[in-house]
Parts: sequence; structure tokens; C-alpha cells
Amino acid sequence: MYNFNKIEKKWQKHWDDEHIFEAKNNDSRPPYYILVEFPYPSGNGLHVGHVRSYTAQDAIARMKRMQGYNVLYPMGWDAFGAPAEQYAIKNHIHPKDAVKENIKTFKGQMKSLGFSFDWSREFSTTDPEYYKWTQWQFLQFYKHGMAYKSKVPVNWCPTCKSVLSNEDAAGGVCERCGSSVIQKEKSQWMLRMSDYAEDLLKGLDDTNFASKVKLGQINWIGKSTGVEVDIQISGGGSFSIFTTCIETIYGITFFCIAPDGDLIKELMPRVENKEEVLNYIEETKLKSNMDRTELNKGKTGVEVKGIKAINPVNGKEVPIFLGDFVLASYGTGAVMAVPAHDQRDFEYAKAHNLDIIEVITGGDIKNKAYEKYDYLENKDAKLINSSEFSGMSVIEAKEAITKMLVDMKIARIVSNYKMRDWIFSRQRFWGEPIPMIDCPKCGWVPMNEEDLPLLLPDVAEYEPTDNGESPLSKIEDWVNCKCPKCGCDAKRETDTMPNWAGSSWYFLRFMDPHNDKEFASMSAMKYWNKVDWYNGGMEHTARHLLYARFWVQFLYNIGLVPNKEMIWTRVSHGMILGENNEKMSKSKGNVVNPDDIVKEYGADALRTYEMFIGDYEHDAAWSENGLKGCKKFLDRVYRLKDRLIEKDEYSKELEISINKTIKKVTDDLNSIKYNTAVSSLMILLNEMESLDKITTKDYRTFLNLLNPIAPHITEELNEILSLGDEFAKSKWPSYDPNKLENDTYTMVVQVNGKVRGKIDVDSTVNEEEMKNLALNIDNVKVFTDGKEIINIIVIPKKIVNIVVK
RNA sequence: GCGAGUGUGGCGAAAUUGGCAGACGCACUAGACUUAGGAUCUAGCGCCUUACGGCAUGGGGGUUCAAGUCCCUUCACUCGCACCA
Repeated sequence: MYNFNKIEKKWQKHWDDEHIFEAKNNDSRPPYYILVEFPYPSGNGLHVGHVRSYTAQDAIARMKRMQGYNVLYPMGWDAFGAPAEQYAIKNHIHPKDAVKENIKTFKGQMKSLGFSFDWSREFSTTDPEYYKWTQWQFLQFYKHGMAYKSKVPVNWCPTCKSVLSNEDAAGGVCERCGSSVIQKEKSQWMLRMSDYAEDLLKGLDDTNFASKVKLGQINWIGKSTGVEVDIQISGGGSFSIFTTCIETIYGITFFCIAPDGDLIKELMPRVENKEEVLNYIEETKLKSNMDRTELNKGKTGVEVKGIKAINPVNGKEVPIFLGDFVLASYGTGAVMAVPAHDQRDFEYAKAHNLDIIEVITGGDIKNKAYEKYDYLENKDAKLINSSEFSGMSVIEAKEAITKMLVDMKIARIVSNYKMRDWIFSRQRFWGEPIPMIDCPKCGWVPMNEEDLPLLLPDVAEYEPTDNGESPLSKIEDWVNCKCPKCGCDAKRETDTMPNWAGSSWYFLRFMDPHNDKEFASMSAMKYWNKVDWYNGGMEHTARHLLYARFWVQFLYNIGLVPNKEMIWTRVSHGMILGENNEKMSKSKGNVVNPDDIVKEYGADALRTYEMFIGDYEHDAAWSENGLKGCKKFLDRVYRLKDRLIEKDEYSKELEISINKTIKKVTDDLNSIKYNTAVSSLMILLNEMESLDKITTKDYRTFLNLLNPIAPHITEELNEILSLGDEFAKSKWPSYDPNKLENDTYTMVVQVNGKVRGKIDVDSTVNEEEMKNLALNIDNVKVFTDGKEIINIIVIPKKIVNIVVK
């Protein structure tokens, strides 16, 4: 039983006082940048889930330092965002003060866990010295034509008179009051992220992200290549459609266009059933964000009467419909409908009594469409009802029809992406003000860079206004300003930036956090080069990572960062669940507070347990008993100090095991297998305990290996026993590759694949000797006597399998 | 629906990538020391069988001397996206 409270505080103070973990730029050692997602400092304090990833990265950081790297392991605060604002509204305190309070709590908790963060680089996204540069970068986006204003439908709660985020409007219902959310057009700042779709795809080749992380990025970008075809309208005019299945073009029986798109507006004058069409458009607006699963059941829509479209391959006139399953925001906002080979078109055709023409053989289209996923797998599928293309295979037809249409100059091969431009405005108080000024004469004018930061004003009211504008719009003396261009009276933008803004570049700032001339100097960024190892939750691997990569690629293109990708490896951790295997939450009463654990068992025990809990990338349920087991392990480590004999070499009996363990722990930490790293240390401890005496070198090496995971107890033991330099300043132990194997091993003997005997043999015996030894084992003879031996397989240093008949 | 992942004792999990399935830990059982202790130590611990042995990695099939691992098929659960043409 050791006094972990005293020991842990002592070492934490030492690390702080001596600035042990502060990284210096331009140190001669090779740089190594380890990053964990900086937390949002909520009022709940640190979660045991945070402890998992911070410990994991801390272990890497501590090992890498001992391996001779100049390690940067920084920490900061992502403190803008809705929760702080909600909290402020409720409790009538300025979010700034709430954030300050929460940061204090978080920081204290982190220190009590002994993370080796470089606190000299700490900042919060809410610091004016930081968000000045977020604003400055926004201006660069603007100046390079990458930021623009556009009318965008937003979720609007008519009762609360407030804009809602997609999360707050989940299910089409306002989270606060429960009334139905409708769509309302609002003018918002957008970033042209879709321009970067291809680059963001290609850039993945310059990263070492796990394949599932890459796949997440790829899916989010959602590239699909197809053909865009111009369609003539009888009596004049035309529109375009996008399809990935051009081979089914002879099966078109109608076209369908988006009710919320521009095309229908253009066609309006020629529409005969105006009222019906307008009604449908209105209906769509109301329901487009209601519970979609509900609406998926039926394919609604109306025919646009008075005009027909012409199928370019056969001149056939077919009707045009409006349907809300067609999205204005994707492709051209219009589709060719081939009910025989697309399930949505099929359902629509059935619902509106439209023709179904089969153009690909091999399916049964009575009850459902024969879709591309199926017919592309069917080698025998052939085109029919498709004039000269009939009889071709799908692949042939795809090419031939595309070529014909391209030659006719009415079609182009294009790629579409699901990823849209980034909606960058939020109607909130607690975010970075967007540094733009609306001048009645000049239009939108960017603020002068030297006037940044544009500070958030100190006010008492944070509630959104009745018309959905940000609370900033109520602050007259803040809103009213002069146009930087012409000097006349103008107004500031009152929307703020999304939470994702500050977190899109914070890892660059850590490289040069106190720079007041630039967001970070090129030399500092060149020195650190990239984030070597970035860790965060699975929930952020799609969006946050994509935004951050986009942001960096843009900065790279305008020459402000050294690499197009600034993050090399990305690792994602699983969640820590409650003891009942459910997500921890107050309402379920299964929340574990790290403070309580540190008090009762110590930081080292908590750290060790969270590393031991299971596969790092998978969710794991909390277990108090598991934690106790790890505490017991540390107690045993402590008690071992009474068995030492002074000797600067390994005990003969332990030499191989220690060398093996050094290799195992090193490899495991490098490949995020923390759980087996801990277990291998437990195995080594078991072995050491079986001896009456161990040498000081045995013990120090063991402590050294355990140090990245349990830094306090190991430093303390090392110090009180005078075993050597403190680990924070020591070298990581290395192993002797010639001492990883014992002289003997257990040879397993099988007969017909079943284990019938085991024998300890010298590792020098050859295959022939292995055979003979195997055949002479008594129990093996029982199974081979009287049988014909047809084969003997010998795997050196492992196994002999005798095959008999 | 699409995409990804998971499935191994009572529980958390290992398995050198095709070579002794269940390392390590928890829980549990028995014992020791103790004048009861949520401490420590020793031993046991997948299932069936007194034993020899047999059966076991969600289910079924296959490849192989040998399969948790490879192939086919099927089921269950979790997460992400979801009318993307």
C-alpha cells in the first residue's frame, strides 16, 4: 500500500516547477508532435473518456521523449459553442466567465492525472489573441473568393423564433419546445469547400490515416461520376439531368425535377396547372425537414402540365413531374426517371400510374425495379428496347451511349460530390464574430486586417432575437460602424462562426502559440512539419477532420503553411461506457467522475486501468473491479522494492523475459495496443515475484517500461531507491535482439492434428531430430502404433504433426 | 437500403498473422496466515466425463497435415450515412 496521494502531488509539482515537459522550437533533437483533440470545457468536468485518450497519448509522449525526440504534446480549449451559451442564458452569467471557471476545473483535473502537457502553449479558441487569427484567416478565404453570401434554407422553429442546428432539429421537431420545424431561407456566409472535393480525396494519399478513417472521408465527400445530358423541352427551352446509369436512357418514361430548384421557377410561365404546382412547392417547404422516414413511405409529386420533355435518343415526348425526392442541391436538380431500373422511379411511377419500360434483361420488374447494383453483377444482362444498342452488354452500352451523346454535343462526363459548401454562419452570440461590414454603397466589405480582432462585446443578454438574428444585432453601438472603404455609415455582420472554425487550425497555433505577427510562423511550422499522431473520438473523424484538412489545404494554396496535409497519422478511440454497458449519462446514473477515482485509487491506477480496459479502438464498459485489479498490480510493484540486491545487470533467470518485455512494450505502444503492453508488464511482474531477489537493474528497467503509463509511482520508487536519473530525463531501455529467445522451447506433437504430447527440447535440434523425438513420446505411440504413417509435418521450433491412417 | 465494424469462458479480453484456443486481469472455489480483514499468500477455475478421452471461437458448409485466423453461406448486434439520380 503506497501513499499515492502524496506521491502524485509531489511529482506533479516537480514537473510544473521544473517545466519538464515544455517543448522548445528548433531544438536539435528530431521533432515529434503528438496531439489529442482539445476538449470543450463543459460544466460537467473531465469525463473518464477524456482520460483514456489523454493517457494513451501521454504514454506515447513520455516514451518518445525517452527515445530522444523533442516532443510537443500541447493542450488547449475549444470553448466557443452552444452549450456555453445555453448555460449562460440559463444562469445569467457571461459565457466568458463560465468558460473561465470550467477551464480552471478541467486544468486542475488534468494536472491531477499527471499528463505531460506543455502548458506554456495553452490557449482557448475564445482568447482574442487566438480568434483574431481565426478572423484573419476568414478574411483570406474572402479575399481569395472562397467565402460568399448565399440564401440557404435553415431549420426554423416558429414558436421559439429561432434558427436551430440540425442536431437541435432532429426528427423535424424543435428540441426545446417540441413544435414542428420548418425551412426558412436565410442569407449565410459559405465557404467554397466543394471546390476542394477532389483535392481532399487525393490528399488522403499523403496521410497515414487508418483505412476506416480514410473511408469515412471518402464517403463524406461522396464522389460519383456519370453523365450530364441536355434535355430539350418541346416548344423551346432545355434543362440538364445527371445520371450514373446512362445505359438505361431508352427506359425513360418521365423526368422529375426538384420542387425547390430554380428550373421550375423558370418554367412557371408556361405551366398550365400553376396553382397545383405552387401548392406542391409550398408543401415541400413545410415538410422538407419533418421526419423524413415518415415521408419516405410515399412518393409525392405533381405533373407539370403544358410542357413535355424530349428524350434525346429517340425523340419521344414524355411528361415532366415535380417530386421532392429530387434534391435541388445535388447534380442538376433534375433526373431522368427510368422506373424499370431505379427503385425510387419505380415507386413514383406506380404512385402516379406511369409507364414502365424494361431496357435491361435479367430482372423481374413486376414488383420492384431491377437496379444497377444487381444488373452490373449479372454478366448475362443485355440491353433490350434500346434501338441499335439492344443486345449489347451493360458495360458496352454505357460506353457506346455516352460516346454518342458526347459526339452529339449534348452530354458531358462529370463528377458530382455529396459534399457541399460549408455553411459558415451561426445566429449565435458565443462564437467568433465574422469580420465583415455591410455598406449601403459598397456592399460587403472586409474589415481591415489591422483592426482585428473584432471583439465580442460584453453584454448581459444572450438570447437570440425574435427574427432569428444573432443577439449581437441588438447591440446598436457594436453593429453600427463606418465602412472601411468609403467611410459612410454601415453595419457589421452579426452572425458568428461555427464551432468548427476554431478547431480547424488550432494544431497550427500550438506550433507557435505566442506569435502576435502571424497565426504561426512558417519556420515554426516547418520545424514541427506535421502533427505526427492525432487522436480523437470516432465521432469527429468525418467532419472535424475534413474541415481541418480543407482549411489547411486552402492555407497551403495561398502559401501560408508548408504542407498540403498537416496531419500524418490519425487514431480514433472507443468510448468508455457505464458499468451497465450504456453510454454514461446523468439520467442513467452511471457516470464515473475521475476525481473520485483519483482520490480513492490514485491517478496511476486510473491510468493503468484505462490502458488495460480493452482494445483502444473499441468501446469498453467501466468496471470498478477491473480498476481494483490494476491498483493491486501497482501495490505489488511497490512491494517488490523490498527484494532488491544491488547489481547493474539483469538476473540470469529474467534476462530473456526482460528483453522480450522491452520489445513488447515498445512495439505495443507504437501500435496502440496499450492493453497488451500492460499485460506483458503484469507477466513480467509475476515472474519477478517468483524470485527471492531481483537486481536493481531488473527493477529499474521494469519501472522504466511502466513509467509512460504510471509515471508517478515509478518516478517515486526510482528516486527513493536511488536507481538512476528521473525517468522524464532518462533513456528508453533497449533490448538485445540475441536475447529474445530461450535455449529450450516446448515442442508440441500432434497426431492427425490433435495434441498428443509435449516435450521440452533444445532450440538447436534440427527437423530430423524433432521427428524422432516426437515419434518416441509414449502417448504419441499410443496413437501411432499399428497405424500407417503417411506424412510428418515439422514446423521448426514449433510443432510436429504426424498424419496416420 | 448503403457503408463500416463486432461476435471467443460467468465478465473485460489475448492469440507471434494458418501452428498448443482462452495469455493477462476480474469474478468465483478451496486452503494458509490471522483471535473475521473489502489485506496478503498458495492452489484451482471453458463445457461433458470417475478416467482414457471427447466437444468447444454466433450457425452451416468448404480449403488444409493443421482454421478464431483463409473461402462460400447464413444469423445477430453496434455505429455512420440516408430519396445523392
